[in-house]
Amino acid sequence: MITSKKPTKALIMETAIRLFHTQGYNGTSVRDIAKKANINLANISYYFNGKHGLLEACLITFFEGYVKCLEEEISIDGEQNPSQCLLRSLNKMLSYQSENHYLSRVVWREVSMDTQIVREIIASYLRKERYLLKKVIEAGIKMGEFRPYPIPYVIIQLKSMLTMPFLNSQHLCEIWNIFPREHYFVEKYYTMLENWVECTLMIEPIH
Amino acid sequence: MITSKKPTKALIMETAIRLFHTQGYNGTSVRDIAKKANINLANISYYFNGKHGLLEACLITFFEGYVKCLEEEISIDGEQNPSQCLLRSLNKMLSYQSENHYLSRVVWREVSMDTQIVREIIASYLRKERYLLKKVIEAGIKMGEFRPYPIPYVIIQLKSMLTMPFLNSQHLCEIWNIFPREHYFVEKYYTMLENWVECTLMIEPIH
Amino acid sequence: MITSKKPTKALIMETAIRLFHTQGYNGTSVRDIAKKANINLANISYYFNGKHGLLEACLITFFEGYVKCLEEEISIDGEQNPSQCLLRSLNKMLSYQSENHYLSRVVWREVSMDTQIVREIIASYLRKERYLLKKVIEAGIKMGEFRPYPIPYVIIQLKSMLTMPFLNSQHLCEIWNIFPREHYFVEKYYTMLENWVECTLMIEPIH
Amino acid sequence: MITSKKPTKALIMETAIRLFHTQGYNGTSVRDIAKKANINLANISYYFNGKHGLLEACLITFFEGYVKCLEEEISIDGEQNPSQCLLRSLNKMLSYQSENHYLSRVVWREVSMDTQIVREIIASYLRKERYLLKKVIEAGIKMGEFRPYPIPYVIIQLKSMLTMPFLNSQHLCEIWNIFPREHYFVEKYYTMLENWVECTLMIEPIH
DNA sequence: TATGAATGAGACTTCATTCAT
DNA sequence: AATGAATGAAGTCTCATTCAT
Repeated sequence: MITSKKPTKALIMETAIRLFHTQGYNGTSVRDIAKKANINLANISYYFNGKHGLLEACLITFFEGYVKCLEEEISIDGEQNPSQCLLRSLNKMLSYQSENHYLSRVVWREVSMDTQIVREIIASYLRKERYLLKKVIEAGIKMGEFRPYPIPYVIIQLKSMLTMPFLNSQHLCEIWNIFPREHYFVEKYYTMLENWVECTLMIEPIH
Repeated sequence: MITSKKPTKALIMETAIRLFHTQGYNGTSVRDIAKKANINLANISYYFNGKHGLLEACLITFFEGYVKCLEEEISIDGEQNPSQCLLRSLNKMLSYQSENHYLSRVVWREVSMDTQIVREIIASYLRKERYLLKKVIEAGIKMGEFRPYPIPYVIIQLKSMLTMPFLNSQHLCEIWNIFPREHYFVEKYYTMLENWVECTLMIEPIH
Repeated sequence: MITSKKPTKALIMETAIRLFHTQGYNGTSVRDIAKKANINLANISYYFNGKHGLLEACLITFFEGYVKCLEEEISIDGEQNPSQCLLRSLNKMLSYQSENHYLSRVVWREVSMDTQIVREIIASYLRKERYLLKKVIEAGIKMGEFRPYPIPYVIIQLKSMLTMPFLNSQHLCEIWNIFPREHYFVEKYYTMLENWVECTLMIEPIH
Repeated sequence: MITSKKPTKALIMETAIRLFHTQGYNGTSVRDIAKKANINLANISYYFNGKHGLLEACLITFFEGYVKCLEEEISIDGEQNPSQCLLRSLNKMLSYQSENHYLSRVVWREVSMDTQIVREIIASYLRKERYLLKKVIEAGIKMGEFRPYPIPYVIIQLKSMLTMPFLNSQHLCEIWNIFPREHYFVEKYYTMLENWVECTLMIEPIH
């Protein structure tokens, strides 16, 4: 039998994400992971220095990519063209989460917990996220493109719409027949966000 | 010393919600709960038939109130006055979650998991929610009040904005200085949702 | 079957001492203890808060009794009658160790290790031991009963003779046919210590 | 950078002794040793055929030197000059242990355990030790130099005083400010043993 | 209604060792 | 001679639950 053997470390992580996604971090045992990945239990500690190291790796992996979506679009000319910047960021973040929908769900769920380990890791990422989003919204308001809503409330709304579909993906699938992992979803949902930006956030429509 | 002793059962549930809120269901042990509530371990099994019974109680308690928010507003004259119905429901649901913010967080997080126990309990509630929301949105579209967006996508957006603030409450507190448990938040955030309904969802503004 | 059931906690401790005695603390697993004591594994954590709690209990139990041997004899009239005080203490300590020869061996061995947990527990006992021994020897020297040897060296010699037989008991049994657990040994060995006190420590023999 | 690289095998052994000394054999993992010695884990098995081989090497190394101290002094003219023989042996053994104080502590502690592996290795050494000590004491008694104490008891006393300082070296350091590794200690402590031999063991003082 | 003791299962981690390279 | 990956066994501890009282 030809087994295109994956490097063990990657295999562990992949399997872990799959299981965390369904059962949650605390609901998944390292045994489960080892069995599903068909590797030796001890390898998990060997490669990730214990179960908590797995979660750390998940969080870091996710947020590195997530923050990059924002950085790439906003840093460049965020102050000249806020609405375009914002929309491009949104699009990127949607795609990113869709491509990593298992991981996204795991992360957003664990982030909703108040455990110290999680806090420490994500704190800096969340601060960076705040900084960039605030920057672009502020610029939009100052330039008269965006309505002068209180910024935190705008961002909460935005983030809610951005992340929720991935956190509750299985209900979307089962109840609404919408599949956040598909490219089609990203396109469609993006137009909804576009509408929100144009109608609710912006003062006058683009066209 | 006079101790206004709470009935043990309620005390357990309250403590459990508090702990689930912080550490998650799987991250909380019945020992933790018993110790924090200062009651004997065995009482939990006695009153709730085990740990899983505690979660069941949480879910049911929450969803009974949650669905009622929808039922009360939408069933009555949902077909004559969709936008008003919708807004009143949204307001109620915001208030309800704010008043039960610990419980809300617990529930929305656990609901994001694919465990069988959770599925079985919440299935009927989610179906009822779908039915009612769909009904009011459909009515709005048919009556020309709402734009003809695809209904599922509208509802996803709506639900996202409605629940996310409570799921991630601690970040709102820490990073944005917004406190979802306060009445002030509900008022303010409700006007944001109002804007969304008027600007993005409705064809022409109310005024 | 009538089983004169011992209280579980005492049973665990007894069994633990027996096994630590033979295999050392680190060489003994809680499984071993549970199996030998025929109790459930979890009881060890239940009663002793983990394996290390067992060792703590051993150390404390031993040293409480050990220090008492010194306190009872020396505190009273240590300054009027040093040699008699000393001899009575020695006799008591020999008897005490003989009666608890398993425990003694465990303790003296573990004490020879530099682990933090051990240090913290025994520090105060050793200080008390030092204080009392020093006091009685000093008094003896000042009164002209004892030769003016450097006190620390005297005490080291003394403690060596006092504890070593119990630490290496199995070699005494196998190679020298001497059984430190027997009353006969205590008597005989005590006369040896008496000789040492009279001939080496004291300036002129008692008789 | 020029690193005067030690031969790996010696480096392992040295590191092992250092760690066994502090944490005991069972409390030290081969990982600890490898990390501290900065060598690859597998080398330990390669050179010593497993962890237990390390302990064997320690025991053998130590006892070869230890027994030699006795052999060199006692075999020659043990029967003509017992007291001188004995004293010279004691001096040698003190020096030997002081020079190898880490190893000494390890050995005397492990020897106090009843594990089969240890027994097998040390049995012959202990028998040789018994033979030689017995021989010199017996000769002393027969020649009227030594008092007719029961030989085993004399030897126990002797051995106790000889080994204890090295087994409990850290307490001597911390509590008594005596450092068994220093040459000064050997000198001083030897005079104490001399006193014991002259006053307690011998019938009439040398001078 | 409430309790403390006890339990069996399973959790995570570490261990000493091996093997191909 | 030396290494990094991998392994199976065993380690300690915590879990949710039960039961007699």
